Amino acid sequence: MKSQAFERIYEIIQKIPKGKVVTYGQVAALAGYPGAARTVGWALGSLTGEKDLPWHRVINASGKSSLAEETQRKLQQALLEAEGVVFDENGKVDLEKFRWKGK
DNA sequence: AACCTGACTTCGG
DNA sequence: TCCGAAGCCAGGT
Repeated sequence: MKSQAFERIYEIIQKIPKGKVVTYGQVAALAGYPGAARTVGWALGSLTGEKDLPWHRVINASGKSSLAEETQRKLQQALLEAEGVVFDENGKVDLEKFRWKGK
């Protein structure tokens, strides 16, 4: 593997329990790279789909999706709703309830 | 080795 | 409360 940071990040994301979400900064911290939130998003952007990672459980600090394409955002929201995560009228997730503390 | 980029975060107006 | 700018870390070129 070329980058350990990615492996760590992927490992953390795979541990996110169903029905829970986590912010990029949270993943970075759990992976051992506090403050490297952007790196996490970048790592996810590099995903090819072969990893089978629950990327949809990773959102930004606002509790919303940072995806550029609306189709992708809708997909993410749909996947989370299917797991029990609730979105408010603004399309935001209640981090107080669904944020995974990690462990 | 230096510079650029990015699915972020936070502070300020 | 909402929008814009600066700061962050790691990887890629």
